[in-house]
Amino acid sequence: MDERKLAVLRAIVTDYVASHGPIGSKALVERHRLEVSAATIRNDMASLEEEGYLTHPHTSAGRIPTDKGYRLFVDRLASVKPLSVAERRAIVRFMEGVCDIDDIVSRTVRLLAQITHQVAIVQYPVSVSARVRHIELLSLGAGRVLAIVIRSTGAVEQRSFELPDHSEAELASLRDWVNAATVGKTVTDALEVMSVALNEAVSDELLRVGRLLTALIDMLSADPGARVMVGGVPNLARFNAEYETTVKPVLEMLEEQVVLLKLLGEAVKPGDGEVAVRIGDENGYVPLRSTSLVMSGYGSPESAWATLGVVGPTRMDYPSTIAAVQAVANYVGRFLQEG
Amino acid sequence: MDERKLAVLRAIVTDYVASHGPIGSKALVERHRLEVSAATIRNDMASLEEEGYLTHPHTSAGRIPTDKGYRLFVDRLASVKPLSVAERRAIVRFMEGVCDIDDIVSRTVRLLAQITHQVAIVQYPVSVSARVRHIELLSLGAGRVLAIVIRSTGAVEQRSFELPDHSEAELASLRDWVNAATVGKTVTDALEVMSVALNEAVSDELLRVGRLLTALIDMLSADPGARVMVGGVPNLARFNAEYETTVKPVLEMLEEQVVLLKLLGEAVKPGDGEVAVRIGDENGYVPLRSTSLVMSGYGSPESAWATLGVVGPTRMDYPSTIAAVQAVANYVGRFLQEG
DNA sequence: GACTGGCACTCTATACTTGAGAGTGCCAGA
DNA sequence: TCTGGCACTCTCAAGTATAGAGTGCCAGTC
Repeated sequence: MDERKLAVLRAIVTDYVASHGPIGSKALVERHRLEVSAATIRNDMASLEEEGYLTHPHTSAGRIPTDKGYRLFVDRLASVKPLSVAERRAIVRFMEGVCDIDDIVSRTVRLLAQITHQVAIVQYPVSVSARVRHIELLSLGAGRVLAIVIRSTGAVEQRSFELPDHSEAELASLRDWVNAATVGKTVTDALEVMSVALNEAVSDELLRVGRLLTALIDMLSADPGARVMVGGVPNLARFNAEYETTVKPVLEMLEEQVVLLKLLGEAVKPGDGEVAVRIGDENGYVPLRSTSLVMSGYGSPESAWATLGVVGPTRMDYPSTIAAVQAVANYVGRFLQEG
Repeated sequence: MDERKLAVLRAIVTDYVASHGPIGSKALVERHRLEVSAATIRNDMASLEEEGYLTHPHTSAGRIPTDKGYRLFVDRLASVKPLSVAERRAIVRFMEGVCDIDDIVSRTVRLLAQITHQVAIVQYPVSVSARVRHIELLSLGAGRVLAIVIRSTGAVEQRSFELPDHSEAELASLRDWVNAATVGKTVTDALEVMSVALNEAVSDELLRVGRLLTALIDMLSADPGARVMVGGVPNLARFNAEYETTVKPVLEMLEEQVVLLKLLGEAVKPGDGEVAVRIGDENGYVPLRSTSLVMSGYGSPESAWATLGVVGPTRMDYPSTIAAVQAVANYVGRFLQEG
């Protein structure tokens, strides 16, 4: 495609993101050094429109980019804008003195929201290679037992279940047996062992050991990556003018965590360090057709890995947002690996 | 105050909540069996306005209630509206098959949001009488140790800290010592014991045992009640017309959990089973001056106790909302006590 | 052949006007 | 103490006029 036409598209996207009003040919030649007349730009605009990169709200208005226009802009025209010194410093300072995984995720989400001024989403890191480190069983009294599973990643799960009339001794022997059977194994292998044990249990064992095994299987099957933390929701306030198309659908999507996880999962594959951008319709979820997602994986697939990103209206500042998401993903990823 | 004037105020609040338009004298006598003429109602309205219960958007518009008017309505005029059969059934069904405290809180918040059609807030239950049940120490390798504190309520906390060059044997002896010193004690007493031990530790012990004690003190000091879960945010979509006064401030308040906790804490005192209502300015937080909070404590102060509630615009359906908050608080409270 | 200036045309956004309607306040009378 | 009536006020919706921004196209120039 013509070099100048690309420059025109770039200029329109940039101006439109800043002003949120249709961009006319005259305003464009004034604000950018295009070295040709407005009439020439008009020809280029008409041609870009014919190819589907721009539209018209009505006959005599300026142009606005289409999703296809944004896509071309992101793929070929946007130079990733480096973060400011203040932003870099903010990233480093934000992680000082973290203690546990909850803390890391919640700080990351706040950081991302603050830098991008958008709604930020951070998935809890998962680890395919996580192993069972320890299983603890504690009597809660009244025939209830608390089971605690600790993974090698430091992730801790807990659940209580019924085990009528158990003694401390019985609990101790169960604890020893289950630890011997699972500790050091990967989560997948431990699940296998327990399923086999559950199938082999005879009927009168089922009531007692079966309850324990079922609870443990539930806990190990729970995917920590099914949890996400969300922040910066008040940033949606800026887009009140597009309430129906942006604010409302985003609020609903955030409440429906299933949709959210699906969007993250489809866009970013483990190990892929690139920033993924889904513009408007591309995300395949109709209510979000006028919003974009900018996402990236963070961490490493061997140890702990997950997805983080940002949601906002399609008319967002892609260069800055992409740079911010990339920087945060890199930094937090390195941080996770160092411990 | 005149019986009829109270009836007029009740009618105006009811109609205003339903229509969200100023209520005129003529419409009022038509919709309610007041048995007097519109002119008489006008006199009552003028008098109610003089006393501060109503206002005027402008000279020739109908009346709308003031915060003071809502307050009188809630205190003296609203008959708590019983829940529908469907709603009662929903409450019972919502709690089937819960397994842990996270699950209870998240179900409660969804339930409350669904019944009230407002934004729901549920604080994690705290227990003043919680005791230390068990403390577990696990080596994470590379000089790091994971400490896990289990309380008698079943609440589990975890944190990792540095303990360079530790052996399994050292960890085991630390574990035995710390369990012997704290298990069975209330959290307050355990904190006391550890602070004393920390003060008595000589300088070369500080590096090793001190790190452990500091981590444990941190974990025990952490108030589980400082966590809240929020749901039903998309319900704010209905109030888009009042974006600046309602939607935006509520979103910001929800993000600032500190403010949220303060509001909950000020309105509801442990053991108080009554539903507390804070209308407009009463909540003392300027941005929320046109929203109301309807809150209640749940659980029992002896075992586990916390606050739950609902935020919405001052023009909310108080009878239904109060009834719903009360019913959910009662049900979940009973549920908590049974196990 | 690519670019430019000029011009007629289109459409929006804004301000202004107008009339209907709803509601009030007040007064005189029951 | 209540009521019907009436003048007055203010909003809201619809209609109208106008300025301004922008386009599309064409004839002319380099």
